[in-house]
Amino acid sequence: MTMDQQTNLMSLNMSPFDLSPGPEGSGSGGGPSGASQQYVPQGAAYQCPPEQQSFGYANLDASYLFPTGPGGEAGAYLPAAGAVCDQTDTKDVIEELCPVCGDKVSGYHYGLLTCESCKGFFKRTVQNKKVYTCVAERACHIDKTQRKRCPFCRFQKCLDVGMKLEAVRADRMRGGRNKFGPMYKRDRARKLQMMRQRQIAVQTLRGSLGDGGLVLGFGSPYAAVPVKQEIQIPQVSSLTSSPESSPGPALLGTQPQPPQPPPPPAHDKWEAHSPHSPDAFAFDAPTNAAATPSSTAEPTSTETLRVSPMIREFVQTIDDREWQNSLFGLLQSQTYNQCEVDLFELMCKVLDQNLFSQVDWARNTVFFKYLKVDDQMKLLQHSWSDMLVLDHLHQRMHNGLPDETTLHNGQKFDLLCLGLLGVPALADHFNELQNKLAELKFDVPDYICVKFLLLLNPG
DNA sequence: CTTCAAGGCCAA
DNA sequence: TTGGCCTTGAAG
Repeated sequence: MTMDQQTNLMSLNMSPFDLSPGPEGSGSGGGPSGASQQYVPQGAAYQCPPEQQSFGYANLDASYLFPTGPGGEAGAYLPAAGAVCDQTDTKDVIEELCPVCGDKVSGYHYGLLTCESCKGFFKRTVQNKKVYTCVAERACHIDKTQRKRCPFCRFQKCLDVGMKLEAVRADRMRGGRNKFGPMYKRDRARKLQMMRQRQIAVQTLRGSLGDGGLVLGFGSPYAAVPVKQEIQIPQVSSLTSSPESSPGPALLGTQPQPPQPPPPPAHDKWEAHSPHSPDAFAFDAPTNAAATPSSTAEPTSTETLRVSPMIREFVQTIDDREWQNSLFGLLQSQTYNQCEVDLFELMCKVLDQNLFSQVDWARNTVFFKYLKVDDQMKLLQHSWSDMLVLDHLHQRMHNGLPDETTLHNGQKFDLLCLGLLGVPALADHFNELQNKLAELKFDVPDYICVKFLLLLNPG
């Protein structure tokens, strides 16, 4: 990326940050559980005019941004009565891309969100017990334009991503619901919660950057891309859209939580885990770095001896595996079935997600979580960028994160530039800083302490 | 009553 | 055969 691009990035102030109310800005009462449409208008243009790209942030108040309802099912995530809820909340949840062909999702079908065409294809195949053959290597690329070419590979992919044979009824009975209903509901609630947390992150950004400039977020340069596409919820543990995927971090942000038990140690190698191609993201991390696995979440016994219990508690708030999964989950989901993606856009999305995670982390950490929402916002607005850079530095130093990785589609993704928040010119400073920190034996407890200092520093 | 994920229909 | 739209009907 060039500095020009960076300038563009900084100067773009896109409409999602408009304060114009959303289509249901007056609060129709159509909460997330009630306003969904089964069919999106077929003629709907992918690219919305700017004035329609608003997410209706004007509607977000503190209670909406920081829901504190009782835990449990979907209701726990819904705004309290009287809270205004933008319609996009519900609709966006299903406006992802079909995991089979990348077409527009029309709803939950046979276990996960898919498009209408793959739904029909799956149904016909199972109902009619069709047997296909592949004339090639049984590895045909399936996307919206080529999905008709090889039904064998298409059906295989349907199964791979998690479409469920048992959801096709043997008796062909129409209507009603099946056993997957509650699963869909949970998945929807989880995605809503993810979206909400992303909105918090965006709100934070908006506050920190003011109206004049915007670096990342939904209003980033990829606003040229359909806005709904942004709502591709990263699947952390499983890269399919199956609601049966691991519960994900969705619940983490709903309310303050007690310290989590230390997560398992991070991987020795930087790689994403995909059911389709487990090694697709294997990083060529330097072996010396990889040989010192990140034990960030769990200090070694030596460390345990010298760090205070409080710092140990701090260390437990970070989860490098989650950071890694989150990063590569997004890279995977955004490049799956794509011949070539806009790397700049992709970087914006990753940073967007990192910011979201940052807010999520902060809101669940000791001290911070007891602050007033206003104060939380101010602190986050003040510190988010420093913390993102620090996190990246930590990943490089303690987990062997390389400067570059090869994406699923073969493109190279510049992780160093990512760590510099899109300003590659600072690479030298970054490396210099890392060297100095290494000289100082900057370790994981040091990292987490600095992170807390950054977060809690009102100045 | 509304919702929405099943199956069905039929033009392309 | 495909895929967009329609009908159905149990769940809530």
